[in-house]
Amino acid sequence: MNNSQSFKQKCYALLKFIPEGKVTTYNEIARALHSKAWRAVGSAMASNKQLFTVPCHRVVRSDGAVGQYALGSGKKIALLLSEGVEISNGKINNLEKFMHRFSSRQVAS
DNA sequence: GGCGTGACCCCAT
DNA sequence: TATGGGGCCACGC
Repeated sequence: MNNSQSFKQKCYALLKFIPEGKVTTYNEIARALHSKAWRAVGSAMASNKQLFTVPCHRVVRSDGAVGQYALGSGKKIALLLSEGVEISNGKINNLEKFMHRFSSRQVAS
């Protein structure tokens, strides 16, 4: 089993499933892993050095705010706008519209 | 082996 | 509608 992978390692795997123009929330990722470790998810992103391998910029807060980013929140917004995500005042419009939901198969138990 | 930190979330005021 | 406080988990030292 891939249980040998750390929690954050699983988070990176899930991020790769997010298509362009779509976003997800930290809470959604934690829920996909059947855990409440939203905190750990954020820590995992902060520890993520593979910005080009893991689209961590597609992860936003449940409130709709883009949240933080290794290169700065401003850079994160620019990337999302470039992918077609509508953002105003640093917050996503119609979060549910761009919200991406994970499937059971994508969830590594 | 234990404690503090953090790219958070939710509820109450 | 905006702001504050408390709580949760995994990881590093």
